[in-house]
Amino acid sequence: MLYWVSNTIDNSFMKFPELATHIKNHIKVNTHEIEVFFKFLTEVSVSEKSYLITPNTQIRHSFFVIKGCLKSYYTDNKGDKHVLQFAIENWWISDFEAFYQNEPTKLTIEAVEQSSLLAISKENLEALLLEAPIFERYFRILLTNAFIAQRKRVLSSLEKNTKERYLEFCNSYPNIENRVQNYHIANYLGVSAESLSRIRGSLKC
Amino acid sequence: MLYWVSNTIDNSFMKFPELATHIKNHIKVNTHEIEVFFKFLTEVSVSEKSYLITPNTQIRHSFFVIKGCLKSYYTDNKGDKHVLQFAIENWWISDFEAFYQNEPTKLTIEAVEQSSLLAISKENLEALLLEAPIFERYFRILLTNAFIAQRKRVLSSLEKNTKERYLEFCNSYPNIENRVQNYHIANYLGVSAESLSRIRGSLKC
DNA sequence: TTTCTTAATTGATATAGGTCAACTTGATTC
DNA sequence: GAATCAAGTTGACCTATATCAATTAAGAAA
Repeated sequence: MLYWVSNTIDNSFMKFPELATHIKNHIKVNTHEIEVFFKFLTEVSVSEKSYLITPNTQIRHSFFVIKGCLKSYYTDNKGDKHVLQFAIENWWISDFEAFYQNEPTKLTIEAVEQSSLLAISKENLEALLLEAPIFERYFRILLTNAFIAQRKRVLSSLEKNTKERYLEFCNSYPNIENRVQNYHIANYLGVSAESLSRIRGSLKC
Repeated sequence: MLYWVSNTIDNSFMKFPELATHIKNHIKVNTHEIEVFFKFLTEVSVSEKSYLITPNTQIRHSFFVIKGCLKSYYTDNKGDKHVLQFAIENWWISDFEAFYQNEPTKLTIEAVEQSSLLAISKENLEALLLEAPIFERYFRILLTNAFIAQRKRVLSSLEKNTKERYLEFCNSYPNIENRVQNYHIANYLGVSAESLSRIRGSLKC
């Protein structure tokens, strides 16, 4: 199930200190600016295995994870799934290509656990940036970090073997081995579930 | 050889219409703002096979290519090189991780052809963004595009085989097969030069 | 508890691509 | 021109990982 809680005036940042803290960790803002930000947010709740975004739709939101765990993946025409991102507490997740470039979605975003999120629509993001341009900086910094993380992933896929990449993965998503299933991780690493299972076996010895 | 031309008052945007055009293609700016931008730039010229950036240094610039072709790559401890990016006319190139996060460089940036560039230092970028915050938006848009391009590369490495990735590469860097050497492309795709050679052979038939 | 379902493991075999070595081609220098 | 050097190609063989099938384990439902 997927619940969208409509905007209300009690959509205050006091209710969701996680995002306010996240913002303050990245830029200098005052309380008023944070309030402006929250004006543009919607609260969302999803149960395990339900979808936030499905392919070929026009729903274009970006989501901040208050609690829970999600993954975004691409399903190719053979039906194979390729995980682009996991998101746990304090991560943003979206189909960024669709979100930023007004295209139909290509990804699926699925809740791995029951999750609570804050959503911002593309239109609201644009309105926010007009009203409080300080957040241009916030999103630029997030994007920079995401870009660099992605570079590391590209480099890692060029340089390292599967075992090294698995260990690196476990490091960058702490404790995630216990939250998502094996074959999700295999889909993220680009190997078969069987291969990953053998690698995990070899690590236990 | 590497030449840094020091800042002069004739460092005008009239001299380098390429970058001014690039900026105008992404954001609405007036002539004065463009002039401010150019105040912070330095002209750089490099001959073929010379280095703009080498690993483990503190030189932190970002470069806009006026003319020429360059590549950035990581050299691992086995000495293998892994190409992260090629840059041709109107592309920005840097060791973005070092640039944005004030770390020592990890990459090498090497000119594949004699090249003319405009450089902006990290300090100057910060000064520019203070003086003309409109460019927050410019760099955010560039970063967004680079981020999305990188996602596609990750997805491509998960989904496609080498032949498909080679064809995709040729599409995204038009005509580059004739500008850079085969083994550079192999380093970009993460395959051996021999494998790429066989793939090219199979495509001719 | 038993049954049903999904995920994880293990084994056998196939294949893409790696590695190493030899050879060819093309460009540069003498 | 010959000699030299770097890049590209080709062949033989090897290895990591895919694929397919069978089995086991773990959770959920009855």
